[in-house]
Amino acid sequence: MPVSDLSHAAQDYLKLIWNATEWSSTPITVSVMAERLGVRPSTASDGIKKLAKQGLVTHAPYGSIELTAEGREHAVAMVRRHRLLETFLVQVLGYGWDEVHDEAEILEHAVSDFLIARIDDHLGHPTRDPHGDPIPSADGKPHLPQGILLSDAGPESEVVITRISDDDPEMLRYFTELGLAPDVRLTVRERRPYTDVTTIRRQGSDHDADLGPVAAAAIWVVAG
Amino acid sequence: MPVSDLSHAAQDYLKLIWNATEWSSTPITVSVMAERLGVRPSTASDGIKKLAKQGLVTHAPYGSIELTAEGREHAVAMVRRHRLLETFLVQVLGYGWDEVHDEAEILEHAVSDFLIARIDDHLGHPTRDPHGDPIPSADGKPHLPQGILLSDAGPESEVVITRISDDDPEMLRYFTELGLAPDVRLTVRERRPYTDVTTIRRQGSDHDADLGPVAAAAIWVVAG
DNA sequence: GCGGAATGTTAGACTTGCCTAACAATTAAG
DNA sequence: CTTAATTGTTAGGCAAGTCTAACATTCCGC
Ligand SMILES: [Mn+2]
Ligand SMILES: [Mn+2]
Ligand SMILES: [Mn+2]
Ligand SMILES: [Mn+2]
Repeated sequence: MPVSDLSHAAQDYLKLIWNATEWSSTPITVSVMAERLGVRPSTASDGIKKLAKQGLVTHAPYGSIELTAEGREHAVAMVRRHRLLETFLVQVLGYGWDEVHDEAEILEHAVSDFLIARIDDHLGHPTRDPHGDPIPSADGKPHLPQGILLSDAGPESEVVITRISDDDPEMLRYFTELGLAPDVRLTVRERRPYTDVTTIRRQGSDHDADLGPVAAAAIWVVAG
Repeated sequence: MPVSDLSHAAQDYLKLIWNATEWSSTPITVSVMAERLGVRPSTASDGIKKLAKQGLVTHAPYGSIELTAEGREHAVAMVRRHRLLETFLVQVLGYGWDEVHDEAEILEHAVSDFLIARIDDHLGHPTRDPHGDPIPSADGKPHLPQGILLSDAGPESEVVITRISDDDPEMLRYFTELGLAPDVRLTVRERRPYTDVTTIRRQGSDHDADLGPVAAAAIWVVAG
């Protein structure tokens, strides 16, 4: 069964479960899902039960939520759609990287596999979206995200940004002002333990910038 | 209220009513609507009743179906979306003109006004879609379709194709083979009354082609 | 103008996705 | 270890959109 046969809701549920485990190993819970999806916990609980009945997730009452192989396939297909659409909107239609997430969140349910293939061709088979997230390939190949949170990077380390969470458009605009984006190189100058401020300097910049804990936890980096 | 606040169904109903009166003056009926929408007459009847309750159409039981000013506004907005999307898919993503209708039929409900504006900009504010249908402008200005059915054109007349119905992808592929498309100039050679065959010659072509009544009724032309 | 055919409407049911309210289970604090 | 807070589930309801079956109206041929 193709992913497009699932309801919009089911598509979003699966994608969310998958996303939750991409950059973090803490398992997803019903209440977190409800909050992310903007529905009540009872709704999310119900939805998960239905997915379990369809064999797309495993879940016993009060138990953990895990994708089955089939559920994961569909989830990856949705992630691919989402990220290709974001990339297309930025590269072809001149969207800002802070404007694409909500649009893609809707479009991902409406596009055909044919259209996704055309977009992929037109873009030359990109491997990362505007926020640095890896784009799964058409065959659903596992892709290997890497990097650690900037807030976990040691002081005086030289790092390259690999990924910035697209959860909060406001924050993305702030990062634009600071010149922070995927592939930007920076030096972690200092981490003040109690105030939890991370001081960084962008390569080529002549001054430091301070990031609060929320901002520093939205940026992933690799040593570089 | 923006058109995007209406349900998908309401959007399609309004668009269909508007489309039905664009190139023909015979009023739309419940059964025709049901057939075009792929639902049962009872469903269409119900849907129309709901639209009437919202003030988007006027309709008394067993009476005629007419758009109100507000309903027409929404309908035109949907037609604009549909035709801009078709144009975009052909010009930017290399779709064939026979492939765009079904895709646009879905996408039209998912795109934001912002995305439509971007597409319009990117295309340079096109005025006709790939089938020759006029694209309503952003302010919902009435646009003026013109032309008569090729099946109504007199023999030995020189005409230019203005529009080809996109209802049937199969027929569009046939027209592609014959080299028939909007803006193509042709001569009507003969109309055989009983068999209802229209013989045409494309300008620059060295042979005639015969069109059956269905094909000739899918093409609109103006004297040229 | 009548009567049957075609067309349109209503009634009742089902599905999906959402809600609130009440309840159950788990977890965390003391 | 016990209890209180948190988290998750169930029950019951609602709205939208679809269906089938039964019924009403209109149209058309004679
Ligand atoms: Mn979505
Ligand atoms: Mn992204
Ligand atoms: Mn079309
Ligand atoms: Mn549609």
